[in-house]
Amino acid sequence: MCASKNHKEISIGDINRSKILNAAEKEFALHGYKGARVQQIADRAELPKTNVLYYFKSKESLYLALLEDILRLWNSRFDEATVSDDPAEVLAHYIADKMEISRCRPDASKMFALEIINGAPNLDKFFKDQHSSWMAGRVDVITQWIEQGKLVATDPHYLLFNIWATSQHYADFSVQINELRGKSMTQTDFTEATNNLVKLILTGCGLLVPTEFEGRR
Amino acid sequence: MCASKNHKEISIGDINRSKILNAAEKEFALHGYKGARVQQIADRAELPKTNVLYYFKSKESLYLALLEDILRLWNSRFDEATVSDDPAEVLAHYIADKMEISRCRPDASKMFALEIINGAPNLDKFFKDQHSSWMAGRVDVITQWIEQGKLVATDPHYLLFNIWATSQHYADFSVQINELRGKSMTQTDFTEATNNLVKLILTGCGLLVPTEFEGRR
DNA sequence: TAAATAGTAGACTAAGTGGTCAACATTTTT
DNA sequence: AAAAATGTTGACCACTTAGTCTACTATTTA
Repeated sequence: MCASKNHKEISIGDINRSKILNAAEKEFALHGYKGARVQQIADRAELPKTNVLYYFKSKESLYLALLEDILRLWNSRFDEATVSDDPAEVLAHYIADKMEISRCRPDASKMFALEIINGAPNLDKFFKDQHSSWMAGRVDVITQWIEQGKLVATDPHYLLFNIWATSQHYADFSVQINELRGKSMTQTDFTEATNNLVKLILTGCGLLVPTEFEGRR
Repeated sequence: MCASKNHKEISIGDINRSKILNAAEKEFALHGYKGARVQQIADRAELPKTNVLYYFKSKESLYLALLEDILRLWNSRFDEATVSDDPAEVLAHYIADKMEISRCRPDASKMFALEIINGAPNLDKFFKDQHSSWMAGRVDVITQWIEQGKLVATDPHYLLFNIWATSQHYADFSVQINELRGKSMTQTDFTEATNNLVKLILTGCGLLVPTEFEGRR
């Protein structure tokens, strides 16, 4: 009956598991599932390879554990939005949430991208149904916004694809972006890029940009 | 002196080389460089593995040959655009070109994406200098358009990133897109998506959509 | 403190891996 | 038709790979 016992005692196992997950995320984000090497993960985690296989019974189970973790990241306030909410507020924050993921968890974004490019062979179970019904719900809300004249008529699918594409691009293509900008993106740059993107998408939907997302230009 | 001799004679070698390149593009687009298997490429090309290594001396040289090929795809009319051109026309056609690549050469787009996500280890030679100076030139033209009041003030970098992100998304994330749409993108769908995207980007730049890209809505 | 549990680590294995080689077959050129 | 060039193929090799096994050490728990 010690359900909520405040045990701060972090075992050495917890630390190692976390070191391995971090190392694996980076490795999988670079090379995808097939290209990733367990030895490389072990090196990055500064543990012998045997140790990695002790905590995670196989490369696959490690990959799946990470993937499950990453999918939880996708949750946002937009999930519970309804017709009565303000589309400008909701969409702006959704875009900002996505940009924040690209800034803080670029490797998670890359791993997800690689999984999709690879044909999403490991996503079928959790993903397909759940995500499809999420999409249906969001499309529905957007459609109703349009019917209420809150939004310019536009295909809700393309709208969401555009949001994902642009925000994830900052994580997935960071190498190209940094190269072409001649410097890497600071937090300030991300704020600017977010405001820029919010403006683009919202303007394209005939919405006014909430003051909180107005740049200083 | 048979410089332009009209030799239609396609040797068996040419056919095989092409079969291998096609097969390899698909394999590399799925698994990236490290994850790709020479045997898999051979199977897909319906040739023994030894044969693949006969035409391309190594996995790496095959990969590089493909990459070089793909980079040529990136060329477009935008490359030669100048301040005196109409930004709406130029940008709309650039977006349409990019969308056309996503439709016709999705595997090329994916291979490029994987190379970037992987840290672009093979792009340094051709790419870095060439691409950076291309970027500088384009940023320059866009900046001048803005100065001439032809365009709303916006960061040219972000503008280009947004165009790339959204258009490439249709190739790189086609699996997700098809899943969520419940059907795969037809040519008509691509035309619609292109018009939609042109409208979004151009509206965001304060430009009028050229009639040729106006949807039928 | 004793026993059980959790963690560490080198040696090893079986199945790939990219790539070579040598012998052969086919096509092209002379 | 002979010679040369081009293409085909199975056997093979050195190396890497994910994963196991066994023996050990450290840490909890009773």
